[in-house]
Amino acid sequence: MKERYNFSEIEPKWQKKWEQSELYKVNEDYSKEKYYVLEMFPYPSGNLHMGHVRNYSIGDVVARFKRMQGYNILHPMAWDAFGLPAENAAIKHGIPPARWTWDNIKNMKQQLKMMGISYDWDREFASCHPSYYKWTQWLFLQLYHNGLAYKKYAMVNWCPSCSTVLANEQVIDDNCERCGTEVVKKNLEQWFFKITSYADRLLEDLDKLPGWPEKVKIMQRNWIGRSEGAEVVFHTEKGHEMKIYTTRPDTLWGATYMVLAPEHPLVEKLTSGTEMEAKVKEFVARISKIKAEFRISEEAEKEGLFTGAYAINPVNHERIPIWIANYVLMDYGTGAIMAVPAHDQRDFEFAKKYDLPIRVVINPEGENLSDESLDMAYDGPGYMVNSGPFDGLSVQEGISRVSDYLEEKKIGKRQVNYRLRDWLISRQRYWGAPIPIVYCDACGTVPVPDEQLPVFLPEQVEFKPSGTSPLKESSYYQTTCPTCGGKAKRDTDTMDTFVCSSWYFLRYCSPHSETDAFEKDKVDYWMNVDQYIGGVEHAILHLMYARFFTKVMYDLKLISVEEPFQNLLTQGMVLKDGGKMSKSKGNVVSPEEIISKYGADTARLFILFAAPPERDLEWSDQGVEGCYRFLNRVWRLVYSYHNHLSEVNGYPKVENKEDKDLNYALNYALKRITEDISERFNFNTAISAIMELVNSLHYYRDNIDFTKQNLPLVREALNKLTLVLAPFAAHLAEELWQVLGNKNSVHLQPWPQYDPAALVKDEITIAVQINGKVRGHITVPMEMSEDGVKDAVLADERISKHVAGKEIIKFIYVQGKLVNMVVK
RNA sequence: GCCGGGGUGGCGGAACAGGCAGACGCACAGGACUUAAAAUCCUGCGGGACUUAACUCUCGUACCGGUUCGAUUCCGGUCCCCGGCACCA
Repeated sequence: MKERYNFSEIEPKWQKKWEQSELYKVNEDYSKEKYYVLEMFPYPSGNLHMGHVRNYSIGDVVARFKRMQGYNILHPMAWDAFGLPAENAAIKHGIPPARWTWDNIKNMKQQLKMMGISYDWDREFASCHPSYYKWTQWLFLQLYHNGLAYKKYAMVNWCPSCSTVLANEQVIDDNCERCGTEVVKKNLEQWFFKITSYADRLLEDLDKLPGWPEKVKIMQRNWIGRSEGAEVVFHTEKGHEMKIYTTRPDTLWGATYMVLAPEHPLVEKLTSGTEMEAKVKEFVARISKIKAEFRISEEAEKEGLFTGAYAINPVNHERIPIWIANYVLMDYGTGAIMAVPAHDQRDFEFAKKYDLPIRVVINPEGENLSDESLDMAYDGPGYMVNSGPFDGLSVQEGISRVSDYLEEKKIGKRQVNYRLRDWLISRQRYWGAPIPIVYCDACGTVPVPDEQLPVFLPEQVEFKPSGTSPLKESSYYQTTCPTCGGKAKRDTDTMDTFVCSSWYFLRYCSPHSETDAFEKDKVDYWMNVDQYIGGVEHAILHLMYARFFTKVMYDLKLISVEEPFQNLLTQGMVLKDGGKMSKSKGNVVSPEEIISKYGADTARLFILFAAPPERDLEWSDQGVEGCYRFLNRVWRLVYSYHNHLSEVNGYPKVENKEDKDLNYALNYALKRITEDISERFNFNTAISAIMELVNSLHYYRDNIDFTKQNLPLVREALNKLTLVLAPFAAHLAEELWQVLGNKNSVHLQPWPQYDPAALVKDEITIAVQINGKVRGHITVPMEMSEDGVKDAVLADERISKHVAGKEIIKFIYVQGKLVNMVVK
């Protein structure tokens, strides 16, 4: 029977037709306003999961909706194809990473096509292809030439058994993810990107992104961790310079001891040859070993050791002891602090434990704290005391005046510090973009010239771990110097995959360019991304790196935008039985299975209907059934009419009450659907509004004598229903659009407007409250005045009985909505 | 510990600028159709009280308090759940 909703027939049919007619192919069209919708491109792990389905369903609704609103839509898809899983698979199954990756891409692309997303597939690329990573390398060199890429020694995680470096994510409880061996720290020379020199702009420009969730902006702000303070130069008794950083220069007079980080270079200078040397060495060795572990233990006990040395406080020339302690970190500030136990809780705890003096230098308004009776540090506002010439100043004023004083006396200066570190991009890994650098004995570090790019990643290598980098073994390693032609060696590291994903959104603008990473006129047309959609797990790293790259490229005049993503939507996770879907839990629902059982339209509709996009979504098989039933209901509704509509012509006249109600339902739905999609991205409520419209149409069909039905109105309603359904159930809407006798694709139609006149009712129902409790309803003419409403309310027997014998103190009328009478 | 987000029926969720709590869907129950089942259609569906019944009353948006004619919504406090950061000087 033709009238059955046969998704397995219509979905592939339309996918093929759309592809043949190049429906979603786009080019720059300066006559139209552009709109760039982007979903975070996937890692080709092998199979689509529900998180992908959710991500792309959201993006597709936005793309289709905006397309119908007349925008020129860029909606592309590509592959974030370098990365560890390919190498792990290679090691485990003996498949070359390239083949594994390309097979996965093929498979996932086929699954994606089953979903019927409106991608312009002509713009597809993969970051592991030389035509892409050539430009990743080129961008590396751009940073290098502009002083933003540099090399320095850094600690990395090293597995002695696998003889390889591990990413932080591969270290589980201090052990190697693969073999369980305890991981050690190793000092290796690594490439860094100087993201810290963009710290201020990355922070400030967050204010220019009203379309980003506050949550993400806060996470980025915390990650950047800007703090304002002062650097103060102390000297040790023996004359070594000892710089410290503090945010509270106003408490300098309260410093009763100093603390160095155990790794601080001064530690050895101060203690070597003294009686403390052995103890200090033992302490430092122990702390650096514990360091990684103590994150796991809940509260790390503060531990320290006196070095035997003393420093002189430059503001009051006091002689104070220098300690080393686990709670001071080498990589923040200067790796050394002055300790003010009266006004810093950490210093306070430490001072209590080791019986160090505590001196109050800030008093809260109207109070006098005493050194002895303090039971915790006071870090609130107040006034300076025991601080020589600065006594009496407020904290705020003190910070400023003491900073001036430090600068005047040349014993310190104002200083801004960041938590943000430079970005370590070297990976001692095979499956990544090779770092385009050559080391020559004669010329030193030599960047590979642009015309010699790409530096190809060799495919014939032994990728099984053998103690050396796969790239070191091959003929790749030995090369000639681009400058002098002499013997040289390549850098054998590859780049962090986050580098590849920091510029991919630009590549979509001119994906096939062989002469440029991206063509400027095209980027100028399309950028920036109007709507970016992806998981909140990328809130910090990916989004920060992409912003950093964008700013660098802006400064290099390669692009004209300073921020890549205008609006950001962070979608919630897809859960099952209250937990994240995972193989180990055995609660994975495969998109492929759902699509083959119910069709892509049902799968997508459900995932959009079950929860608002930002929130986590609980998977429900029964909920999917419900959406499937709904689409069947729509199908039957259209088929029950379509034979009667072929002869129907003309604009609908709406006269009787039933028609007015249906017309109201139609236009009310159009209004809500439009607002829910465009203003709030609340697809769940948009879909419920569509359901209500379908319910109204069913009611009209089943409760009104067929001969009296207004078929032009029905046709109008069915056409508009199909149009609003198009972004959500793309295939079904297309099929029904044709069934209703329309030409051209439903996806090329303009989005239907609602008619405000249809929403004006003759009569309205008003809730009537007495003392705030609803006691009844009255129906009055739309235009009725407040006095008229009052009369009508009091004339209503059921309401007036509550008022009988009482005095009306107050009469409140909320236009068209509600009446509240206060009676006594 | 700090910073975010959130607690509404059996469940997912609605209530958009303080105005009828529970839209829409799921589940469940009853009914219609059917030889039967499925599908479909109709009705009901927060708790309690009262009534033959329509009705009506009452409690109810984590908890306690406040502002207001009126609070899921605003303010103060408490508890719980989720996410991020975690000795950042």
